[in-house]
Parts: sequence; structure tokens; C-alpha cells
Amino acid sequence: MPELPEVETVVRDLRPHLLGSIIETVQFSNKRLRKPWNRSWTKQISGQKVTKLDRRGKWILISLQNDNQVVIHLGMTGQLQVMPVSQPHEDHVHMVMDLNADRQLRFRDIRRFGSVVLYASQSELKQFFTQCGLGPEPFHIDRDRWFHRLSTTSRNLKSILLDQKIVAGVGNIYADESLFQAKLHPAISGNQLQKKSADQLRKAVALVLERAINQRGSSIRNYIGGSGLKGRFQDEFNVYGRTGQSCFRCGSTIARIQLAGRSTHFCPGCQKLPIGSSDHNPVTG
DNA sequence: ACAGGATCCTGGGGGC
DNA sequence: TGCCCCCAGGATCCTG
Repeated sequence: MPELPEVETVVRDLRPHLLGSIIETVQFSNKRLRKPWNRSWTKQISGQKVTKLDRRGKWILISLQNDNQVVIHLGMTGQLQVMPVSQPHEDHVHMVMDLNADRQLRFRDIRRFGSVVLYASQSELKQFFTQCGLGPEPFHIDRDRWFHRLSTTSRNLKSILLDQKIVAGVGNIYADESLFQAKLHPAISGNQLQKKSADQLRKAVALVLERAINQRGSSIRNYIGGSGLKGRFQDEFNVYGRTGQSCFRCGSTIARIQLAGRSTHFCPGCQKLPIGSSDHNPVTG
């Protein structure tokens, strides 16, 4: 669900509430999340002060005074908010962290694709990211490296953008919006791109994400920020969810195809396949 | 190496 | 009102 702009918004919203807070204890519901919470971790983090709140890709990182790192992934439907203990409990709350001053950090996750885990130290966390090969932040991609990654693969651009090993934080919405911004068809393969086009895509991703952050991300159905507020970027979509509507740029009808197992939206007028590429049939609806 | 499908879940919307 | 089917901001594993 939440992609980089949504996760960034959650972190920014939570930061003033969480920094300096003391974690008293943590409790989980009886339904398991994507990754299990080790019971011994509860003791480790009890009484610890929150010293830092960060984001890496779609991961939320809570640093504690003893160097422990609480790492949260929101999955598809995760919501993270600090609220008073007195606030009534919602459905689907699967983790509650009791904080000082009668407050709680609550993790609500309808589909339970999210996770909350602990790493013993910053270096252990770094090791984890290295192990899973997490790619660079979209705002700090090296131009030549990016071109090299693209030019050495026959995979299509859509699946490249969704690959967290190539660039961290992009999901289905922003992949489609970035490809529209760069005027590139999602089915083009990486090694078909000229250096100039590859660079246009690199810049488009950063631009689209930056704009989305400024709008607090996109709220399609479940997403809310760390303050409970929705995002506004869904009002600025050019292609995502606009199947059958007219392109704001050229007036063509926005098409939807299946790519990398995901719904993929694009404008057949602005985003053309190079001659010789195989064609894809639009799915209506 | 890559594409595609299935899987983990719950809920909303449309069609009948 | 109910049922059935499809769809969904993610990630991972398996097959061909």
C-alpha cells in the first residue's frame, strides 16, 4: 500500500510525537503479522527512549537509546499513529506500544501484510538492508549506475521500477505516474533505453515522488498519515486509476494492462512503444 | 534471467 | 439483503 511518499509522511507526522518518548511496553494482538515478533524483544525495548525516527525505502526506522532499531513495514494497509491511551480501540490494531504520558503508538493493519521487527543495532540493520540488496533512495541515484542497471536487463520498465533492489520506495502508483512523466511505455525493456531516456526516467521518479510528498501522499482507500490526515496526491494522478478517461496531455484514452502481475496504467498517445516491440492489449474497465 | 502465477489477508464495490 | 466475483499503495516463493 503505502509507497515512499506515504511512509515519509507518516514519519514526518510521528516525529514530533515520538522523539524523546519512553517506550513502556509493547503488546501484540493474537493475529500474526507478516513477520513474527520475538517475545524477548519486548524486554529489550522496555524503558528505552526514542532517539531517532527515519525512513529507508518503505521501511520506518525507530532508533532507541540502547541502539536497538524497531523496523516497521506498513504492507498494503498499515496505519501508524500516536494517540492517548483513552482513545477507543479500532478494529485491526495488531501492535500497541505504550508510551510515557499516557500515550500509545498503535499499528493498525487490516490485511496484515505489514511487519514490526527489532534489530539489535544500527549495524545489524544495515547488514539486513545489504543482505536483501535494498537499492538507493530515489533522490540519490547515481546517473551512470542507473543507466548501467537498465541497460543490462531485458526486464520491462514497470517491473524495474517496482524492484526494491534497483530503487527503494517506488510502488504501483508511482511507477505508473513516473513512466507517464517520462513519456515512456511501461513495457519497454531496460536495455532498449537510450542514455537520455534512462535519465529522463530517473529524474521523473524523483520529481513525482517529491510532488507526492508535498501533497502528503495518496489516499485511495486505507491510507492515512501519522496524524490521521489523508493525502491529496490522488487528485493529481495522470494515469493511475484513470482507465478510460482522457489524457490531460494529449487527449488519448488512458489504457490499463497487466504487467509484472500488477495493473498498469498509461497513455497510449504519450507513451509509445518503440517500433518493433510487441504490442499489448488494453484491458477495459 | 525473466515472466507469470499463487500466496499471505480483509474489505469494498459491482452485478445479479 | 445476500452471494459471488474481482479488485486493492507489497513482498516472496515457485514454476516453466
